[in-house]
Amino acid sequence: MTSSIESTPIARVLIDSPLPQLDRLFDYRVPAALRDSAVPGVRVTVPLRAAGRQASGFLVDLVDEQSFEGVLSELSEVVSAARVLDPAVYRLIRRAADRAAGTASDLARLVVPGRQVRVEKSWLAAQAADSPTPSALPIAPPPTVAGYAPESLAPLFDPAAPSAERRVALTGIAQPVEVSGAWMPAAARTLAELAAAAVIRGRSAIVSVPDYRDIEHVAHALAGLLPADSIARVDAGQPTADRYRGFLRTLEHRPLAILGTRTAAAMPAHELGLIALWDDGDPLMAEQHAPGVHARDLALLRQEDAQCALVLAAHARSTEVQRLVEVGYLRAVAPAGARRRRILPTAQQLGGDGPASRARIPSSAWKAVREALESGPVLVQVARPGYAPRLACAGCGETARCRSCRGPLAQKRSGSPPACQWCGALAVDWSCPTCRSTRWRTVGRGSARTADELGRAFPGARIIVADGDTPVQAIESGRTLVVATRGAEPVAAGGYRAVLLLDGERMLARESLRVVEDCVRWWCSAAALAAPDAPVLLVGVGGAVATALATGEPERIAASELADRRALRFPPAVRVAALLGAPGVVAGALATVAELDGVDVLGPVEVDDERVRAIVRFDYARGAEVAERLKAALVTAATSRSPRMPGRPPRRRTVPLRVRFDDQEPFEDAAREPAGARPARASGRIEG
DNA sequence: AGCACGCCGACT
DNA sequence: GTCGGCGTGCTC
Repeated sequence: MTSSIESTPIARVLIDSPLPQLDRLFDYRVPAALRDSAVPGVRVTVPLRAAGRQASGFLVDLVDEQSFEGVLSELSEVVSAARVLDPAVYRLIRRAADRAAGTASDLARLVVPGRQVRVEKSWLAAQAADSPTPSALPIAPPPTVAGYAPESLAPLFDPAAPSAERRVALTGIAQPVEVSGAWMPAAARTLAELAAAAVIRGRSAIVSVPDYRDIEHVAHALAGLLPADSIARVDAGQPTADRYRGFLRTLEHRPLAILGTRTAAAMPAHELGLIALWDDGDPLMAEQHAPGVHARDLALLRQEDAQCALVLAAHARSTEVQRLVEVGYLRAVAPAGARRRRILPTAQQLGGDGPASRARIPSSAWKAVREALESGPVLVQVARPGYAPRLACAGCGETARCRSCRGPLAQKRSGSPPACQWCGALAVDWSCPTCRSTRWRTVGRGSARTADELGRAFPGARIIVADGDTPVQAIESGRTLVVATRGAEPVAAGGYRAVLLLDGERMLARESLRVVEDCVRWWCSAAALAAPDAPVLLVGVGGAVATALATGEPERIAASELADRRALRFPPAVRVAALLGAPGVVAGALATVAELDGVDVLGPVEVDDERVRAIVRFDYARGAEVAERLKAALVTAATSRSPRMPGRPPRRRTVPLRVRFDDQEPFEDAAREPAGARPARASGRIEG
């Protein structure tokens, strides 16, 4: 704040509008009546263009001199005293928006939760009263980070250490642990310990995880390390009021452990000392709202601004993190003792023609499962939920489809009627449109069918199915076979005594740039739920991937994947921006960037009657220029009317231009399933 | 997005 | 002479 007493202060305001042409700061005079309440960070109302037309926004800064040469309007209103747009957060969203040709207000809407008047009032009242003395820290002995060499993590908590030492790619400990009565992946405990270590040193810490289950685990571990008033949860899963309450707490001037999902790295934080991100390769870490800034990029930008420590932790390294390790931006840290989790490829050879064979389990794996079941639960990972993921006509073999929407039919459980995977409609008296047959047969095996077959193969074992439809959080010890879709595996007390990864071949067959990465992540995450020394068996996968998994070196897979992408000039070796819009508009936008060095263009290709898609590829060094030019193209597209035909439509709605940076999707589309097929549900994770 | 400004056709 | 059509451009 630099307002002098004599001069009239000028408020610089970020207007809450998705229009790219309004994505800058607007100057307003502060009327005398608002002199005290108009402070940086507050929500304000301002006139825009015409008197009477009110826009809402955030007061970003107070300055002495206007930068706009013209007559200024006056601030209309200060909405509340809460300074919800923290200066560091504004710097972050400005940079993130610039990097992705997006608008700061789109990001502000994502990062600052909607106002809850009652919550805000009580918080402001509590702030005005003498703030209660924070609980004494620590309540427990100062936490160490278990399982890692102390010297490898010491630089994280030493602000004087070179910044390259303070950014770490951390490999998670691949086994479950018990923390005050609850079993969780060891990584959850590691994140909690890192956060607590920062808070106890007087610095705030942000922990960003993919989903709700991860939040629960880390929260549970944190509860044993820090007093409750040193922990703030900011995930979207909780009720709006709680979420806003948690958000407001991050504005307080005291060190906090801030725990949230993918936008957590954009939360305000007093004296930010550490950002820790779990599993950056999980699709949930990719923001879908415009401008689609990935949690990893948010964390990297925030680290740069705050000069804090950064931990990108995962079991399986993403190619993006691998790239940052290779260029020396991140320092790789693995658990002490270098105990690696080995995932053993198992020959496809099936044992005889018994029940295990029908359940497509090789004889060696069958033996391992049978032995493991004697001492505790066993995990079986499968690719698909339901009983039969696909149905086909018994007569001609054609895929059975929904009568109304043409979606593929599947069977949820044994004996249940076929249902459409798209619209959910039941196909009660189905008949084949090609050969008139009324009989169908199942194709493939989902979790329910695998469970049925395993139940027969292992009589006496309790069978539990865990998938997106029937989520299961935790498994007690006992003779239990857990059949789970990838991503939905529950944590077992004491760890699984064996983990069997089925359907590997099918998972790898998906046509996508990231298949290998995704599969390795799914397998490593499941493997990390095994008890130490329990066998982890991967069925039906060979080659270099299997070899690297067998030696416990999944980073080698990331390195070779990245090398492939370099050769092909695919992300993350380069950055990409996908353009979608009317042919003329896309061509115009491409023309502004095509000439730049280190930039090339794929397409445009037709998407539908009125739109084309093109992909701009560019070196990291060209990012700022490309984003700036594409942003200008967005402004042009938004402000110029479509050339109207002399004919009918009075005001033809123009096809908007869409620009999306660093999105994998266009590369996936290029080689996706048969035309008309919809993308499968992202994962079997629990929603909410 | 809205909304005002501005430059060419039919009206009292 | 003016009213009003909608293309054009701007928003502190």
